[in-house]
Amino acid sequence: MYIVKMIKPNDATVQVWTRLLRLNKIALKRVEGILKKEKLPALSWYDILLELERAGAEGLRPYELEEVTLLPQYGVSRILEKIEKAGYLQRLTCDDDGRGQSVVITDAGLKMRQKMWSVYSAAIEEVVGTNLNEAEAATLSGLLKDLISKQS
Amino acid sequence: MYIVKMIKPNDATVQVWTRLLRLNKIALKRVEGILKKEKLPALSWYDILLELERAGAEGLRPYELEEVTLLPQYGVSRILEKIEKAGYLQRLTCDDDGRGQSVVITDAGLKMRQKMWSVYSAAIEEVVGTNLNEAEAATLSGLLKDLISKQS
DNA sequence: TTAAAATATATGCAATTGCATGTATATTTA
DNA sequence: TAAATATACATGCAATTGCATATATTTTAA
Repeated sequence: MYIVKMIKPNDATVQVWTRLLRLNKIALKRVEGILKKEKLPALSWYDILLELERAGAEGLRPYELEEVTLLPQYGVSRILEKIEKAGYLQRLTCDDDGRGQSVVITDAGLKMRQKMWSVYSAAIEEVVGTNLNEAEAATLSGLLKDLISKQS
Repeated sequence: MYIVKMIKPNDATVQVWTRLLRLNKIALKRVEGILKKEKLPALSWYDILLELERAGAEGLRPYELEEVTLLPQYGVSRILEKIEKAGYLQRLTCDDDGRGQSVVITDAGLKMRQKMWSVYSAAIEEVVGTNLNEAEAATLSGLLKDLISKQS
C-alpha cells in the first residue's frame, strides 16, 4: 500500500490547464474551418500523409502510424481505408509479416500534402505566428516540449 | 482588393502549433481516462456544471452556455438533455423570452461537480502541476492567455 | 513442436457528432 | 402594424467515433 501525496493544483496550474484546452479548441476550430472552406481534407489526413512522406518508399506499418499520430488502432484502420480510396496512399502486403501491411504514399498523395500545407501553414501563421515574437515562440515551444516529455 | 502579406510560419511557430496539439491530445486522453475509470461523467459535463454553479440561482440560457463553452448550439442542446436526465440540472421556462429557457444546477449537480473536481483536479495536478515549477507555470499560463486573447 | 499467448489489423454495432433544417418567438423594417 | 428578418432551441439523418470482438498471423513457452 502506497501513501500518495495528493496535492491539489495551485491556481497557475489550473489556469495552464484551462487555457491549454481553450486555445487548442479555438485554434483548431479556426484552422480546420480554413481547410474545410478550401475543400481540403481534414487535419488527420495531413498528419498521416506527412508521416508517410517522411517514411519514404519503405512506407510505414499501420501500428507505426498509430504510435506517431496517437490515433486509436481502429481510427488508423479506417482513415487509411478512406485515404486509400481517395488515391493518396497504397497498401502493400508485408513480406516479413503476414499479418501486416506496408502503407506508402502515392504521387497524388504527395501533391495533396503539399497543397494542404500551403493552406495549413498560412493558417498556423495566422493563428500562432503573427501573435508571438521570436522569444515568446521559443519559450512557449520549450515549455510545451518539456510538458510533453514528462507525460509518462 | 487587399494585398495580404502571406508569410510562412517559422520553425518555432510550427513547433508551437505541433506541440500544442500534441500536448492537448495526450493530456486530455489521460485526464478523460481517469474520469472514465472512476465512472464519472466526461469533461464536457463538468464544464457545464461549473458554469451553472457559477451562475447561481439565476441559471444560464443555453446560448450563454454555448458562448462560454465553445460548444456548438446542437451540442449544448443535447448535452443539456442528458445532464437533465441524470438529474444534475433543471430547465425552467423563461419569463422574459418565450423562445428560451433558464438552466439551473440542482443539488445533485452541485454534488457531482464537486465529486468530479476531486478526481479532475488530481489529474490536472498529475499532468501539469507536478511538471512545472511556479515560474514556468506563470510563464506558460501568460503566453497561453496572450495567444487566446489574440484569436479574433 | 505444439499449445497458449501476443500482435496486427478489420469490423459490427451502439453512441456521439455534424449538418441542415424545423418550430416558435422576438425584433426590425417598410 | 404587418411582413420580413433574426434569434433561440430542437431534431432527423448521415457521418464519425468508440467499444468490443473477430480473424489471421507470429511469438513464446511447455
